[in-house]
Amino acid sequence: MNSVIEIEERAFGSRCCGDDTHARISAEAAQELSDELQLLGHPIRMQLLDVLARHAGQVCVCDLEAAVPVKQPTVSHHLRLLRHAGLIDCERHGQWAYYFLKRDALAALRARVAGWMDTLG
Amino acid sequence: MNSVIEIEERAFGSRCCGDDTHARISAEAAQELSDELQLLGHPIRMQLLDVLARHAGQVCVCDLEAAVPVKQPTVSHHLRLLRHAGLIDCERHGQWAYYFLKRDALAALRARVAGWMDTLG
DNA sequence: AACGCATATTGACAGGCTTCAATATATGCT
DNA sequence: AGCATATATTGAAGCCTGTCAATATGCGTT
Repeated sequence: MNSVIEIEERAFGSRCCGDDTHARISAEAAQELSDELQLLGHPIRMQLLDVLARHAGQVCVCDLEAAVPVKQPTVSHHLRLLRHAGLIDCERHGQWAYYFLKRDALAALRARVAGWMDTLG
Repeated sequence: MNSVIEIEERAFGSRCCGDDTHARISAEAAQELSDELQLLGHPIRMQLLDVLARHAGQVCVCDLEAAVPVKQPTVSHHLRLLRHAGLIDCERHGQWAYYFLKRDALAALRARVAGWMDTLG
C-alpha cells in the first residue's frame, strides 16, 4: 500500500528506489560552473567587483587596495584570478594600472548561473 | 591636459585616483553571500541538488550515492552542509532517509545571487 | 644613472575543505 | 536476541586557498 511495502515486493529488495537516477548536469559542466561560483564566492573578490562596478570607467589599483582589508600582494592575487577568468581586464597608463569590468563576460556568467538555478526551481 | 598631468598637479601626488572608493556591499554582506556561493560552488553538491530537483518528490540516499562519484560518508557530509544551510531537508521512513529541496529557500537564494549580480551589470 | 613609486611575482606558512576507512546508530527482519 | 541494511559521525590524511613579507619589474623623475 505505501511505498515501503511496494519496495518489499521487488525481486532484489536491497534498494529503496530506482537506479536510473543520474544527474542531468554532467560532471564536467558541474565542475566548470562550480569553478566560476567559487571564483565569485569570495568576499574580497566580491568587493573588488563591486568597486569596479560602481566606477563605470576604470579604477586604479591603489583605490582597490584602499577598498578591501588585505595587503597589496593579496589584492594583486585576486585581481589576477579575476583577470584570468575573463571577468575583468586592465590597461596600464604610465606606472598605474587601471582595472575595469568586462561586462559582457559578466553578463554571460550571470546567465549561466541564473540558467542553472532556474533548473532547480 | 591628460589625467596624468592633472594628478601631478595635486598637492600630494602620491595617489592616482580619489580616496573615497569604498565598496557598496559591506564586508559582512559580502561574507554572507560568498558563503552561500561557496556552498553552491561544488560539483558534488551541484549534482546532488540537480538530482533532487529532477525528482520533484523525494529521493532516498542510495539514489544520491549512485549519482555522484564519491563514497557514502562524503555524500552524507555534503547533504549535511546543504541541510544546515536550509536548502534541503529530509524525512525518515523506516530505515531510509528521503531528501527533498526546500524550494522557497532556493528561490530566496537565487534572488539574492541574481540581485547581487545585477548590481554588477 | 640613480632613485622613488606602483604593481606583479615568488615562496612560505596557516587554516580550511574534501575525502575516506572505520565506527556508531537506527531500523527491520527472523 | 541476533543479524543485516541504511545512514550518520568520527578522526585522520592530503590538498587547495588565502595571506603576507620579501623581492622583482617597470615606469617616471632628477
